[in-house]
Amino acid sequence: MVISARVHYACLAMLELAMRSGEASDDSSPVAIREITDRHNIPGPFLVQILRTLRTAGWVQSVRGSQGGYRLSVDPAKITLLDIAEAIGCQESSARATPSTPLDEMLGEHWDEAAAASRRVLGEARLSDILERCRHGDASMFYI
Amino acid sequence: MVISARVHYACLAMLELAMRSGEASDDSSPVAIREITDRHNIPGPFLVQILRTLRTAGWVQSVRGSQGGYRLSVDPAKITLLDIAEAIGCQESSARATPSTPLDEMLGEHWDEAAAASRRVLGEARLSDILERCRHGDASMFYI
DNA sequence: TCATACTTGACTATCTTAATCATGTTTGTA
DNA sequence: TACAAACATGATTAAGATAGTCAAGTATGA
Repeated sequence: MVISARVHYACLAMLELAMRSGEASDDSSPVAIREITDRHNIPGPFLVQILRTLRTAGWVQSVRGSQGGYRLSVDPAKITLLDIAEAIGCQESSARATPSTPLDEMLGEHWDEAAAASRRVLGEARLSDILERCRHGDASMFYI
Repeated sequence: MVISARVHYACLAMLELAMRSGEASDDSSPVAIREITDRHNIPGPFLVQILRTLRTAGWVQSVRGSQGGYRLSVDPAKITLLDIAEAIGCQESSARATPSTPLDEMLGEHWDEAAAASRRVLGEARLSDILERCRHGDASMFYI
C-alpha cells in the first residue's frame, strides 16, 4: 500500500467534504473545488482529476453549473482511509508472478502479510473518527 | 514500505546464503553469484548491484578471486526481512513536508502508523525462522 | 446571456525502478 | 608465469509511474 500524493489529496478532500456535510442540515450546498484547493494547497487541475475518480467510485456526488460543487454521497462513519486509497487505485504490491520456489513463495507470504497489516490500520480509520479527533485537538493519538 | 523486486531479490539471496552457511561447518566455501542467479532466476548483473549494497551494509562478506563468492557475515537468527529492506534503501513514504493543517497532520499520522504496522511484521521475520519453516514445508502460515 | 463551475481527454515533465554493459582487479591453479 | 574464475565499480538505458498541466466543452443559476 503506497501512499501517494494523490491518495493524500483525495483523503484531504473527502475530510473537507465530510466536515462541510454536517454544517447545512438541508444538505443543499455543494463545496466548490476552489474552496478545497485554497484551504489545502492542492493544485487545482490535479484535484479535478482526483474528484473525478472519487465520483466514479461512488464516494462523492457532483453538482454542475453555477453554485455547483461536490458533496459526500455516503455517511462519513461508513468510509475509511482504506476505501479512499483503493478508490484512487493504489495497486497492491502483491501483483507478483507465481512463485518459482518454496523460498520465493514463503517470502511472498511475508510481503502479503506486511501489506495486510497496513491495510488493517487504514481500514479502521473512519472519516468521522478522524474529524472528531481533529475537533478535540488530539493529534499524536498513536504515540501513547 | 514498498517491496520492490530489488528487495525481493536481496532477501532471496540472503536466504540462499543462510541456507549454505550451515552446510560446511568450517565456513570456508563462499557462494558464487552464479549459483544464486541460477537457482532463483535473478538477472546476474542486477544481483551484483544488490550484493554490493548488502556488503556495504555489512550483512555479507565477499571473497574475491577464483573460488570466491559471498557469505553471510552475521547469524541468520539476527537478521530480519526489515533489516534487508532497509539496507536496500526502501525509503519511508513518510518523507513528507511539514503538515500545513491539523487535518494534514492527522492524516500523516495514519500513514505513519500504517507503515509502522507493516514494518512490525517484517521486523519479526528472521531468516532462520523462514528457513526452518521452509524445511518443514509449512507455507501459508498466515492463513490460519 | 453571462459568469461560474463541473466534464473530459490528451498531454508533459520528472523520478524511480529494473536492468545492462564495459572495464578493471583479485586470486587460485596448472 | 599465464590464465581463467569471480568479484568491483561506474556509467548508462529503457520502461513505467507519478505529479501536474492544458484546452475545449457542457450545465446551470441569476
